[in-house]
Amino acid sequence: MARVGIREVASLAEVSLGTVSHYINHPDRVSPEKRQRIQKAIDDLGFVRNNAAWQLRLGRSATIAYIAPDVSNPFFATIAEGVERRAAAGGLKVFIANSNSSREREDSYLEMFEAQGVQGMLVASHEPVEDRLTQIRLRGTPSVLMGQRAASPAQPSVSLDEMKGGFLAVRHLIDIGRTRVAYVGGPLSVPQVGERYEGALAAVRESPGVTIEQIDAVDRTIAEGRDVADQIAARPVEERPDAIFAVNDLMALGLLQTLVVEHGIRVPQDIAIVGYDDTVFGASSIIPLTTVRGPHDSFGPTAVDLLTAEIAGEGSEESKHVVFDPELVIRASTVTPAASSMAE
Amino acid sequence: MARVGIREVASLAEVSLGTVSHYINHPDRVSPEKRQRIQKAIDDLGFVRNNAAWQLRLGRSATIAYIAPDVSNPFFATIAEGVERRAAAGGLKVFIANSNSSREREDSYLEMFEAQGVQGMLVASHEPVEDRLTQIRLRGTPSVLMGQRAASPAQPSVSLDEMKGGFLAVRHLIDIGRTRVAYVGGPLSVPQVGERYEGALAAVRESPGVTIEQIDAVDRTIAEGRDVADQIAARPVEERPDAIFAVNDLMALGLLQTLVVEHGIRVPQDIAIVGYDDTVFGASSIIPLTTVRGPHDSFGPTAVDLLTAEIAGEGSEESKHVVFDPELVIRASTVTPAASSMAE
DNA sequence: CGGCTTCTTTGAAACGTATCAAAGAAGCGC
DNA sequence: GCGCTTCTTTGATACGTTTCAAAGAAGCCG
Repeated sequence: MARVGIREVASLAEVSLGTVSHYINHPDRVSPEKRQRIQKAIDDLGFVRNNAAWQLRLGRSATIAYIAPDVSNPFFATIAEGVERRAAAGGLKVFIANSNSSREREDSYLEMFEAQGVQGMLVASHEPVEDRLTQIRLRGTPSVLMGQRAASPAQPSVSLDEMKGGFLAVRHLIDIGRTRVAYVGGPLSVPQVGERYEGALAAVRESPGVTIEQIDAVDRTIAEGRDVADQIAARPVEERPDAIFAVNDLMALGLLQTLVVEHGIRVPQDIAIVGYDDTVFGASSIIPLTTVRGPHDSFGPTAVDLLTAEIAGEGSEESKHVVFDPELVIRASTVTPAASSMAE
Repeated sequence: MARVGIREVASLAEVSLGTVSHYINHPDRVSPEKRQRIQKAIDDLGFVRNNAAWQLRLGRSATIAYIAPDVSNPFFATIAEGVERRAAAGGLKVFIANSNSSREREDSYLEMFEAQGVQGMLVASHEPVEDRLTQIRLRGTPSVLMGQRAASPAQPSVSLDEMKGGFLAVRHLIDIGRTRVAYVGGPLSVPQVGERYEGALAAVRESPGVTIEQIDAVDRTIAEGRDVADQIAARPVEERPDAIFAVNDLMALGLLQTLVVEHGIRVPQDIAIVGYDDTVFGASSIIPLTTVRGPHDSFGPTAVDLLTAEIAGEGSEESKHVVFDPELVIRASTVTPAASSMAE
């Protein structure tokens, strides 16, 4: 169980400690004969390089961190996948951490990764995290904010035009003739939630006679979507909305399931539903979900690129903020199949 | 940008380097006056403890690793959540890594976490990974194998009785009168896939007149489920199975979606479908999915408990292997709503 | 007041690695 | 054969922290 180090390897291979280190890092600079002896010693002893010492010596490790608010939301899982791929191509390892939308845990991970000496961090957050990122950046660890446009020009970010997304969603609902829209999601203080709402409001304002109400939420999960559905179903029919814009697909799915299965409400005839994120499960839900889609596949890789540029110190002022355009994906939860096939 | 260390803090606070360290680790052993001076210096300088050096000195860090084959499968994401919760309660941080079902990447992460000096690892894998875990364990890093029962008594594991799961699924299909079952999933060399198939076979053997075919798969994703659906729909009606047991919910959802929406096949009337894992999206799919459920909520925490016992060196031989019992959750993809309500 | 214990503070040593400067070996051309 | 260059090898040093042994300060009791 005694931890084996470079020193043991050296003595077994009968070479100096420095030679072993050279073999590991610049194999070409060591004679073929010793190369073999050393490799054998490494295998025999089961030597594994101690990362702590390695990092301490080098100052940094070839890893980056990705902090997601909720790994069980497929949206973030998909992004993680893209991050992984691009990072692997650049020889970087990725540590994923799940803050579970808890500010406390988010802080704790930020701190730990900084102390850990990662090269940089990708931070998707529902919190106003930018100030902390600035602190950390000034201390030498760069980061990319994901999902919110950073306020500071110095803080790189990758985001979606959320206002436009909200606008597209509600505009579509109005286009198909709905007039009583409910925006399901909260708290509005979460940047993404607030901006989507603003976009929704903009669409409503353009159209006289259309009203919007906001139904609050805390976690934005499937379960919460179900709760809201019960709440809506409990209202007298004439007080129910005829359209719902859910802040994300998870809530939309919960709503959909409960409205349709439990309460026999017809979607889209009685209530049309639009989600957000274009999660992979939206397409195969009870009633395929109309949703707002960002470029999932570009999100992760773009963030990694921004981060590596930042690490290399070559991030140019103009290119630090990437804002993607959302698009609307129309499915059966807002239009009946016949009309849907026209739309596609 | 110059990295600030304990030394700078000490000189700014006009105390010795050792005192600062004491303040950080045993605040009670330093006089109140200096305590204040040191804290101020830390704040002014924005000192963050260098984890590499810390770990190097201590030998180990208070972290564990969770390696999952596919984070975007909600099944693993849910487990990750449970792992996180239990670990946080024990003061442990969790690094999540995504091997993407690639043996190469799995190896690379195993190696990196070992070098990283984590206290232990939770490994969910579709590969025969046990030998490598044994190696790593002998070198001093314990682990818990998740999702497969370990062959060695010394290797802790948390798993589901997969054979029973397969049996339950197919038994149910037979009970509702189906005779031509297709098992969709592969490769059979993946332990979980093979065992579920064995269970399915056992159920078929009990029932004369019932046949089963296996339709192979590689990744077991939604997309692959869709492909298989196209393949099945392309057959003459009489050669189609009247029941499908999919190796996981992801494939089942892909199948469901494509069979129903694209090909107009009725589920469960024409083909009944059973999934596996009881993913949160199964309940809200096009047609709510009958599925085999393991105790999601216990899985992660149990694994963490096993691991901490192992770390503490107090794992008892008998308790190292936890095997959970699966149960069948019946929904609309195998029985019509009327019958379903009876079942619930 | 002297000796004892307890509380603070100190500086040095160690953790395992990469790298640097320097020494040694070997090969080459003249 | 000599001096030069190039290729290998070596051992010492530093990375930033914790901890240990020891010294100093302070308080207490007889």
